[in-house]
Amino acid sequence: MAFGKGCHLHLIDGSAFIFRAYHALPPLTRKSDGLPIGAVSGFCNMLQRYVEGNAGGDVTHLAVIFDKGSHTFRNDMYDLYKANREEMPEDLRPQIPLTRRATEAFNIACKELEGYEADDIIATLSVQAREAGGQVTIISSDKDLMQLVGDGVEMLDAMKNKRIDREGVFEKFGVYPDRVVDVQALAGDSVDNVPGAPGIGIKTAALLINEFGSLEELLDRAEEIKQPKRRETLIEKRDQIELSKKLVQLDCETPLDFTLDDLEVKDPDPDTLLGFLKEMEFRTLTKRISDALGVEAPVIPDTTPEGADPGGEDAPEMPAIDPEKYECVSDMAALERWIAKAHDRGWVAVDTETTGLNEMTADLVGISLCVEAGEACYVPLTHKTGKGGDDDLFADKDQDALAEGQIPLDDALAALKPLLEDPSVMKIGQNMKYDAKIFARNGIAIAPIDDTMLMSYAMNAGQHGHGMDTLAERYLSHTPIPIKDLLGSGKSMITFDRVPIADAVKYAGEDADITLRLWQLFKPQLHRARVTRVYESMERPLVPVLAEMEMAGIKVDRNTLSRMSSAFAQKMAGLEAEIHELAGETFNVGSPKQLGEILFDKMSLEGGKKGKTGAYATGADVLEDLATEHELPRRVLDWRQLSKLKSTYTDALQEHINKDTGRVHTSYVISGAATGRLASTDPNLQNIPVRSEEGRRIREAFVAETGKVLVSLDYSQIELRILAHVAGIDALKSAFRDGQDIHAMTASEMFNVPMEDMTPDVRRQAKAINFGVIYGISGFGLARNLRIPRSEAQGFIDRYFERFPGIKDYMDDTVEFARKHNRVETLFGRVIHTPEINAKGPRAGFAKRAAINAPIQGTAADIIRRAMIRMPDAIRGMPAKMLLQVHDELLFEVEEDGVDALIAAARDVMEGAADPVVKLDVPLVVDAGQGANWAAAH
DNA sequence: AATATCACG
DNA sequence: GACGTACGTGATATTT
Repeated sequence: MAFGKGCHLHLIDGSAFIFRAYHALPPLTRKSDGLPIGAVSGFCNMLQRYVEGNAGGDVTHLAVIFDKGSHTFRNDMYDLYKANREEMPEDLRPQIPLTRRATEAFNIACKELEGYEADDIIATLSVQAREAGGQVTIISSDKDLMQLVGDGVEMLDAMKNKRIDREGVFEKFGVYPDRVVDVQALAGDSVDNVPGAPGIGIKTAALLINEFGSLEELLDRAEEIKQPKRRETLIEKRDQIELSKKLVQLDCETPLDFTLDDLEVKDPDPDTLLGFLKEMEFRTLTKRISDALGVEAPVIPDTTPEGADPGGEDAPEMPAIDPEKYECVSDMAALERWIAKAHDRGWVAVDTETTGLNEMTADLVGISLCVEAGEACYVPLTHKTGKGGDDDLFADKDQDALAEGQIPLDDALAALKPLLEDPSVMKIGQNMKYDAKIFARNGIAIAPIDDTMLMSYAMNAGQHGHGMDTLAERYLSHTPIPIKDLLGSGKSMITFDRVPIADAVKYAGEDADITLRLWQLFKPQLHRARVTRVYESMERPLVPVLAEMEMAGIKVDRNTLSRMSSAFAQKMAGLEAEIHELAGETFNVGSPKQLGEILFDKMSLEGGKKGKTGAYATGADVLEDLATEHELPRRVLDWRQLSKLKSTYTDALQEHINKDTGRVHTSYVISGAATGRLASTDPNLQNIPVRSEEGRRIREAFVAETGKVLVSLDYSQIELRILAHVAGIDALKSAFRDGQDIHAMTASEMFNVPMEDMTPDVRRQAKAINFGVIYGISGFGLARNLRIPRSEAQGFIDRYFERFPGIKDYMDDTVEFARKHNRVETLFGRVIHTPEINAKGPRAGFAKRAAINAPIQGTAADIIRRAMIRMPDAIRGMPAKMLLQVHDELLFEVEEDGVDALIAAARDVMEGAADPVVKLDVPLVVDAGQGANWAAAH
């Protein structure tokens, strides 16, 4: 039936239904896996009640309209539109797509449009229906929709079952629907952050509009208004008011890809509807709808795991882990069977076995898969015969021959590629970054992925490690086969390709089996721990980004390093001779034990303190103090600096230059630091020297390829900015907003020194205090850092707290929160556990400071993670690569003529990285530098 | 395997 | 009243 006269269109405001359902119901979860479904349940009930209530009525056309995405054309007009809207609750987010599916299951048209609000679609449809001579009922109580009422269009507040017509609108706004937008434009709306005219509410607005007839008339004749305040506001804020009108005016011409005819009411298909309800495990509703449809209700199995522990920890019932049962896949037919199984199931746990731990050099040896707990297989690919090793007396060419019973590598990969890249099959792994890189080097872009290591990290950071052995032990009460049993250790260690296939099957199959079990266990727990969003938006998406950075690597110039190394060696030899001369004997300068004995026993210098091991402390701070008494300590300090630079940097770094790429490829540990920071290993490129002049020169060896430059972008004072925000310190906030020198400003506040008269030394002290605050300040610590008496340091701290009282409150509140919940959180919801917070003794102090620091350091870590995740899209098409992350810095390699564009794009992403989840009260500022090498770029 | 030291943010 | 104290990492060399 074509839509026309006599037709009646009902439009349901989907978001209103969802939010009402969400707030009306307790947080229900699906029994089998803990997925939150309270809102979905309420939504379905409301739909069902609506359908029942209209059975036999005059509704001919029906649709549920949803919002899509958070960015609409209104944000392009006014970026603060809906900016103060609260974040969607963690447990509601995953339910949104389910409400779409519910609507479809009811066989009701389900419509949304990118870039537009549901209200605009409703407006467009209402106008179309009215023009076609039909009637419209909008099921919503949203006042923004009231402008549409009249001429056959009315609203229905489903909750109060109250119809709203022209008179109803007049009651609410004091004007009829055609002037509602004028009133809204003046009154503004704090919920949507529409500014309006300050000081004018609905009452006054209606009065004015009724007097002048329309907003335009009012603004043109604003001079005539008698009240001076009101008159001035209207004249001064004219632009703002006109903008507000544009914001509240619904778009009646949204480009829809369907027509009214597509919205005709249809009966639900019982199988589809009941299938969905069964999947959601809604027992009562399933029964009710089955009765209504006159069909038998499907049975919903009670999936509560038997023997689950009473705390509600749901370990799904699983067969015992038995490595003897895993299958060895040695022909294509068997492999195809496993691939089909994975496709059927929609997920598969994957693990790769390789010849080493370095993803850039290790070769693929085999792949294990697991689809069901207890059912795993191993696909050996490049296992060799014999034991390997150069000094094998019986070594001959057979040593490198492939073992029997393996599918050719290329054939297996070709067969697996479609599965591993299939967007509808979830690939589950433990530390997927490793496997993703191995696959990437074999031409496979594995996606989508889940990672049990990262799930554990999102839920349990600070509690325990997240390696497979730890997790298996802790959550499955199972000790996996140690890799040592297969490879041995030390000198006689073999590589995995030399492991007999039969042994490899057990080990590799077990890894995949354990991974799948952990995944099934963790998945529902993520929701309960309220970290689904942290996991999905700040952990998981980082995997491909880091994989790409690590594979890109950074060019390091070997010659520069070896020249420096020789120079260091020479200087060290000279210093060593002098030290021995001064000591009167030769000894190992690198041995703190021997040095301590020389200094404090032989030379009897003052200040020798023995640690708990009975050895003298000879740290830099100790030697620094001794340096005033004697020449030797200074020499040792110099020697140590050179020794450090030589061994850790100029020498070790050369070993890390990849033979094939000529570049250094670090590896980032995502779950290494409890606060959310990354850790860089093999080699650590996050601690390349920069503070000392000598050390900084190491960075000259990190170079750009010919024709390219290195670009460094770093956040300026990010942790202090976050502190200003979370502790709500107005003085700091406005200083950051005004772009002031924050340490100088702190000094000025504390010591009552005008900014003009600031001395570097006073500023330095204030800087130390600012950092101290971030670390959980103590008089002792500050005293040591500034080398001033403790009492004086304590005085500084007291004055600081007095001057910025919010800081003390923040610290106390944070510790209080940690004591109560055994955890703290970042602004983005990352959870960091603080298990020691209620401990006694010195550990309590540690835990307290860590708890104060964690939300600040963690929030900064979250921000740069978000920037990194958005970066690939932002710089797509540019001749640029992101290479390194150093906590608050990102390093890129860019073709010379693309530098400016890269800096602009990357800076934009970094400075806006908190949006839209967190609205910071302080701006984020990013400084940029560029050059042929890292020293020049920084 | 643990400890001391020192490189970074 | 005494004790021990800045937060977060990783690599290296020495010593156990």
